[in-house]
Amino acid sequence: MAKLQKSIDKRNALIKATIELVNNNGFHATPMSKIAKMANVSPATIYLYFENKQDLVNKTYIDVKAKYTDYAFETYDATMSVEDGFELIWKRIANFKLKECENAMFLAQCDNTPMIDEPSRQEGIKHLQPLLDLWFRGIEEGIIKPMSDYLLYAYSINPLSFLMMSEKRGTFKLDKTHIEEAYQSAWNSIKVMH
Amino acid sequence: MAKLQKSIDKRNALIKATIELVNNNGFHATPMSKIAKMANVSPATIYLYFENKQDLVNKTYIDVKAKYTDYAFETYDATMSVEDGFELIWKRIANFKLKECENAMFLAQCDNTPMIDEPSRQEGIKHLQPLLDLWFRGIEEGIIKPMSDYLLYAYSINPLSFLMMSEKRGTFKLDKTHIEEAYQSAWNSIKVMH
DNA sequence: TAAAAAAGAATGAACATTCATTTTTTATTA
DNA sequence: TAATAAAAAATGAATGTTCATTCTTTTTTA
Repeated sequence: MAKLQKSIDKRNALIKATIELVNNNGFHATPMSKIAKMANVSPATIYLYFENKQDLVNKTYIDVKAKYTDYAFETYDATMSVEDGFELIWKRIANFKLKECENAMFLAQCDNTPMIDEPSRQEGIKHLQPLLDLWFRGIEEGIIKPMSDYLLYAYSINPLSFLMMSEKRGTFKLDKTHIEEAYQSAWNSIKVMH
Repeated sequence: MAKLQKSIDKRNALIKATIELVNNNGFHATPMSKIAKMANVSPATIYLYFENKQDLVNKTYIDVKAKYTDYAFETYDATMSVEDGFELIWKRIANFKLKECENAMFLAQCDNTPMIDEPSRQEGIKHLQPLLDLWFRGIEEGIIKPMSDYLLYAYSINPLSFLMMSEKRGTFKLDKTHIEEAYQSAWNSIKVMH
């Protein structure tokens, strides 16, 4: 167990280093040697934990994606009303983007590149199911517009990535008021109008 | 003139090749030699048109961004009503994402990476002014929610990037009905509710 | 003391960029 | 207009570096 613990620490250090370096320099300017140095490990050691660079970045993606969804659904349970449930999850996600911004930035960077392979992408998407179930319930109850999950996600969740990146670039400050405005926009874009 | 024409053709070919290769393989897996080959040019020739690889990709970004905004505003004039103007611009942008998807994908990929340097990003953002002016007018008239441009963009325009990428991955089909739903969601997220 | 984990140095390939020539264009002269 | 020289553009082949990955040896663990 002590051994295993040590190994997990090392693996975590490697993943953390990957996130930080890829965030700051991009995948193309992140050599294995730098990752090793930042994780206080020999380059050769990386290959005891990961097959190669592609595998390292895929696994990092899956790891972070799991953290993201765990955080999003931690306080949610499926007995909540649709509106309450959505607000809860939405605000957890918003919080994640603000507090865990290293992780959130890494995910944003992965979203639109061929850096991550398709199987890993599929793997990462799985854990979103509770939100899709909530939407389905909302649609059945006539509260949420009967639209594709992709449209619902695009309008109610994805804008947070854009806002977080703008914040990171320093062009925009995402404070409490903005969060509330953003939540209203998100809800208005998917709720049924009366 | 014949000379100049030839040069512009070569430059365009290089930019086109860059877009295509970066879209398919990512910046990290796009060597200059491949760009040269695809543009039917010697690697050395690239350096007659661009300083280095970073410069090539920055210039490509600025080029595509200009095409994007030119397209978006081509049929717009500032005398239109706020609602009509917004719908027109929104639908032009949607159209660009569908028809010029090579260009649109490239921009999406650039959005969240350190691949593009900050000055080039600033340069690319300039041409969005007509939309910001329209929003300002809409806010003054009490039609559009008095929010930051970033929030307005995040909710009404940016979701199109997500939808386009989903379409490209083949997980989602963006047809006429979806476009109309998307437009309603976009408008509902930024308009003042009565 | 045997096995596992880790390390540092070595290897070989890939790549951005430059160099020395060649080809093409333009300008000049007869 | 034809011939030719000067300039510009383009090239393919080097160059030197960077980097992912592996090999051999050492250290740690059981």
